[in-house]
Amino acid sequence: MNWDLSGDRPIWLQLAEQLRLGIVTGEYRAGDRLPSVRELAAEAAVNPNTMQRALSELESTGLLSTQRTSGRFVTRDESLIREAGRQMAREETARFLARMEGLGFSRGDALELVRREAERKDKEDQNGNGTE
Amino acid sequence: MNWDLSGDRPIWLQLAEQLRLGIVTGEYRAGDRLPSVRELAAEAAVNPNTMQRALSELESTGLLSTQRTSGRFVTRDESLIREAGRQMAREETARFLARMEGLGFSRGDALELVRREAERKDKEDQNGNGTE
Amino acid sequence: MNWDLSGDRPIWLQLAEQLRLGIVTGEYRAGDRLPSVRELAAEAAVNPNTMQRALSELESTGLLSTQRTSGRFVTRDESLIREAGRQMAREETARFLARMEGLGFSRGDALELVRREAERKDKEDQNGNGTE
Amino acid sequence: MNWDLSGDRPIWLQLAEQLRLGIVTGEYRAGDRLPSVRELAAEAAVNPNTMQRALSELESTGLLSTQRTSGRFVTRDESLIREAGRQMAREETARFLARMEGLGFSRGDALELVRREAERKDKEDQNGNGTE
DNA sequence: GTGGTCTAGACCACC
DNA sequence: GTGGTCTAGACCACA
Repeated sequence: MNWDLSGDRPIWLQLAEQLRLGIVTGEYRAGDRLPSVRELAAEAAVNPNTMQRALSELESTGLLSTQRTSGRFVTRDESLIREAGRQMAREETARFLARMEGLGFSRGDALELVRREAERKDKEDQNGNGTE
Repeated sequence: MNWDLSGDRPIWLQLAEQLRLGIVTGEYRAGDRLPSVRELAAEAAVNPNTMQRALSELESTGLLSTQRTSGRFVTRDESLIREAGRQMAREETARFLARMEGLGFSRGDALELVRREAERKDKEDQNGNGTE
Repeated sequence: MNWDLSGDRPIWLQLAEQLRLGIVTGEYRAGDRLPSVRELAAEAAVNPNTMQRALSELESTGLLSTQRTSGRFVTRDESLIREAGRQMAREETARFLARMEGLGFSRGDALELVRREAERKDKEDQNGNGTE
Repeated sequence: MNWDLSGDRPIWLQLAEQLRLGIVTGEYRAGDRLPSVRELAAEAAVNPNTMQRALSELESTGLLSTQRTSGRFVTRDESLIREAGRQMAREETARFLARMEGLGFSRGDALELVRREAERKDKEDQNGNGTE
């Protein structure tokens, strides 16, 4: 995991999000055992308690489950993971629209920009590799 | 300004972006005088040299100009500011598409999600107050 | 509140239950402001963090809500409180049946015992005050 | 034995109850020799005098008897043990009704809840395994 | 003053 | 070793 923490929101929340991302993107796969709290905490350079809070958050959503003595595991319920992905996508989209609004672009403008950018990229993909 | 710095990219770049955002959103308006380097640096809790580099960056794009004795000013060329806004919007859009791709959504999926979310918000605005 | 803590289950859980009981029984009424975390913690002779965890638990169920600077409040949604009461009653009942089973009484036996005890009490209530 | 002591009632009383429970549930069987006072006291982490008082209490009811030189024994009179069980069940029932009353449920309500919960459990037993 | 967050460090039960 | 809990003490934002 690439732990990127900014000081503007609770660390445990950011950790929870990044773990969730890790699960959704398949870095941690359904049924996988996660590293121990202490390991994850060391990785992210935070206090184990803080990491534990993040993990508890994910447990409360069912994405993780814990086996007292052997560690924490990613849920085997792949539909739950997919739903989490959809949820993150919706959040990402809302955030995008909000930022565009902050830049003075209406939702219609934003939609149009996405359309154009998507088309541009599609074209880029057709011809070899457009930028490199 | 709310200076939010993360450790994963050069600080001066992040500062430059946030200043640019401040100009585009009108927090600093065309023709305004900016606070001194020292002030800005103190605000953002960074070294004045770092802030200096960020400001130089913006000068090189023409958004800022220095007047030897009286400080730095936002350009009076509003079309330049608008163009900067469009540029940021394009970047934001590209970043959005990239993140959605990371979540496993194609550009078409992303476009569809934006359309839906925009519609949802539009509806929300029609009825009472969306936040309640 | 009469804080009664036993060492056999997490303290925060017991605190949460007793707070919940306080709300359900009307000791803390709908819309009331709770004492501060620190006060409650002192009352119950536990660490403020532990009390906070208990309160967070109740917040997650909607029974409490928090107003950043002015304290925590019992929900105004009385139906939510009533539902919590029903839930506690169901739990209490299940626990009762389990204990009776532990004593070697079937669920039918238990039901019969409750019927008899209820009748006995009803009678007691009719004649002045049966025991005193 | 799992000694669970709460600070709200005399310790010796709680010990006596739990010993009585042990006898009624068959953990200590008719005719069995009990561990020594010192052992029991150590197990429960209480002062031997306190444990002594609890044992005396049970002796006064006839459930235990002391044999000067060889220790304390559970009575061989199984009907006495059964009667103790019935007595505990009655107490448990009264306590249950009192708690339900505290939650705002009449004795009739409580009876109905027990009936429903018992039915629910019966059904659960018919189908697969209730705990899943 | 309020709640919220974070850290450091300890102890526990489980296997 | 694992996760879970608890404490003590600090700092922050908000008003």
